[in-house]
Amino acid sequence: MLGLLKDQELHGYELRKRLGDALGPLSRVSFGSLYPALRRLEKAGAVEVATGLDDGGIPTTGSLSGELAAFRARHPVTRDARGRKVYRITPAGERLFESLLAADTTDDDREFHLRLAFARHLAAEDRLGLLERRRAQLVERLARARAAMRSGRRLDPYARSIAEHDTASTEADIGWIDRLIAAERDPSPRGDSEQLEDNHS
Amino acid sequence: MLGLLKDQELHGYELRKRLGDALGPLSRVSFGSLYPALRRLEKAGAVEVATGLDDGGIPTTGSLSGELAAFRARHPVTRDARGRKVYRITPAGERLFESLLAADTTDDDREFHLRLAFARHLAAEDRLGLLERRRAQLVERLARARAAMRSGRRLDPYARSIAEHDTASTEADIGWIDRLIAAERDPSPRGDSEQLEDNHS
DNA sequence: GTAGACATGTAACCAGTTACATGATTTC
DNA sequence: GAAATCATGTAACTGGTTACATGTCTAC
Repeated sequence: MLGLLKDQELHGYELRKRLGDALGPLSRVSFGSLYPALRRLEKAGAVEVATGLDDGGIPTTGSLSGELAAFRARHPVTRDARGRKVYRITPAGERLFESLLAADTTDDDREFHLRLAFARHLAAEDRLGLLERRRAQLVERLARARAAMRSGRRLDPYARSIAEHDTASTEADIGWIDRLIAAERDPSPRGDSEQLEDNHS
Repeated sequence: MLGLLKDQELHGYELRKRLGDALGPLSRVSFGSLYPALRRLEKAGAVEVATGLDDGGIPTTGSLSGELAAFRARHPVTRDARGRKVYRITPAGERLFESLLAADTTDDDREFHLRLAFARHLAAEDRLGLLERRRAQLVERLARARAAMRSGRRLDPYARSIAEHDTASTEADIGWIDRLIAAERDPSPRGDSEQLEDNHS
């Protein structure tokens, strides 16, 4: 959520949709977890509601009665024209985001993908650390998968097939990570900035 | 748990270790969820404690006092010699296991792997259904991954790399499922039963 | 004007983890 | 005999989902 708000202000509903895309549509967060989470972040000072009073100076058309204007001064509008609460990340939120992103916990697949998706916000060294940690993790997984294949000689066909597939896909993953690490160490061997241009393929 | 107990009687601690291997060491269940789960299964009649009185006829060496013998008759030993509670699946548990295994919910990656790991216990048609459902799911995922790559032309390099890798690995997964489906439709084109013999490679 | 998507929020429930408490067996 | 591992269990906390409640905007 912080990563998405870092790019632009968003309201909860929209945030949920983008979260679904980012984490894979497998797990889109429910409203019952989304709104409380926003609330917690707000209470923690990591996000704030974009009041609109802060950036636009126009205090409505002046047709308000004095009492209503006073009410609004005490309770600034927290909704946009369509009744949505638009959130924006605060400086404290940015710091929180960075520390969460750079934290080197031994993370699972989901967490790694999430971190990598926001890798552009990481310092080069942290990015490399993330990739190296991931690589080590995959190497270990590969060793286990191979051990399972060897030790479990008389596995049933399905368990055997799973072990084979695990081995192959972990190998592919390691290759991918290796390419990312190589690209990290030797920036732009064609690609990247070039691909941002509109030359096809 | 039911699937593991179907093959052999196990005590909780051992069950947890095997569970860790089966689900991937990423997520080994905690004791706080393991023991209550066993309890629930026992209460539901799906598993029972292997009393030892049922299969071994030897009621200890006879050195028990009458009172202790009477106590044991009322409260049959629920622990093995080393104080472990060994569980065994019941007929009701077998039925429950089969219905859980055959249930065609749209399951996530973890659930699919779990079902496939026990696919030998499924009827041929249910097994095929599981594979077909999985294939459809992966095809949909591939379509989305490709759409993401096309639409998000100016993705940052990391998001782009993730999308590419997702595409490639989903393609590989589909190929794997296709091979499994083919093997299912045309049993033993060399392999399977042969591999159960001890001829190497 | 009404059906369907958009939008926010709460309360009850559920399931899992962490931390704690306890004790037996094995190994050095 | 001390340490590590095996082994079972409970209680408090956590965090998420489901279901509910409510209301607005858009398109037909």
